[in-house]
Amino acid sequence: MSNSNQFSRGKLARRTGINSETIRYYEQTGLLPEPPRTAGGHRVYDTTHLKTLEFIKRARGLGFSPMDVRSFLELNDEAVVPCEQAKGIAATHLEQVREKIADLRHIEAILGEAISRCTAHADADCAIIELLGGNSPL
Amino acid sequence: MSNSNQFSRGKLARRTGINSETIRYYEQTGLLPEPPRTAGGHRVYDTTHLKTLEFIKRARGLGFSPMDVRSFLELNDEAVVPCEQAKGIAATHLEQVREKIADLRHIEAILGEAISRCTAHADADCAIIELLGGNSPL
DNA sequence: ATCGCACCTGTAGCAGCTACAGGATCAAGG
DNA sequence: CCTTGATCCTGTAGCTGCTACAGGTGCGAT
Repeated sequence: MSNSNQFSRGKLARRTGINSETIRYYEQTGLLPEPPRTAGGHRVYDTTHLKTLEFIKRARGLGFSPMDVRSFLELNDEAVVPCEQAKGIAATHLEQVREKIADLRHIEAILGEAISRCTAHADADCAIIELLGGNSPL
Repeated sequence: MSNSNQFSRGKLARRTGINSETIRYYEQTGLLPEPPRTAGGHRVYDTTHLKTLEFIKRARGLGFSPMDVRSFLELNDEAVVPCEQAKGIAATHLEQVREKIADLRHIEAILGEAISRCTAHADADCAIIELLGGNSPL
């Protein structure tokens, strides 16, 4: 591995902060293209793989599914970037993110209320247990 | 099953909206106590199980982990309900819910911005692909 | 008694990784 | 050049929280 633009799986892992087993997994599931190998069978990655892996990491970090990520990567490979498709995927995901936020805010409100009741009436039955038991109007 | 307060797994499933296989799974993992059986080996549930299962459902619906749920159930079984412990579990979970909300709001902001840029400059490179490629200040 | 649905068990599958075991290879030091 | 120890290779099993079979019995209604 003389060339500084070529690296082993471990180095790629360290450079990206992605578990080296996960890199193998991404290859297996078609997210990361199969790299060339040394005579002995070791994978040899280059900066292209590095970029792709960072792309995957950012997309996953934003909550895109591996399937979405694959779509993005395919779009990215095309000569003319089809912005419309990318936008569609992102918009759908944004919608789901917003739904999730709404769900969590609802949960937050209920939990917050139950906890504060617990605090307020320390002598009474536990508001949290009552909530879970269905004896609460929350 | 003459007594109307006794029911089969399927009936319990229908009554609670919980998959009948999941009921078996909850028993296996110690969330739901093992019910008595008929001579032929069929499980016979009663209203206690129904209540417990509804308790589990509500707790899971609020995002509590099965481990948390087990703790709650144990607390609930004690003579004096230890409100403090329940409150602790709930507060920890609430904290996590809030963190999750914060994460998602961050994602929401980034996605929203990228999508709107895509819309604004349809001719330029795709803002979403650029974002994922790391060429974006977002 | 019979019929068909519901139940029984154990096991495999899903996502999305992560972590082995057992063996080969690589790179650096002597 | 040769050894050493880290890293790599493969395939497979584990994780969470269910869900879904397959193949075989029991149950309740008729």
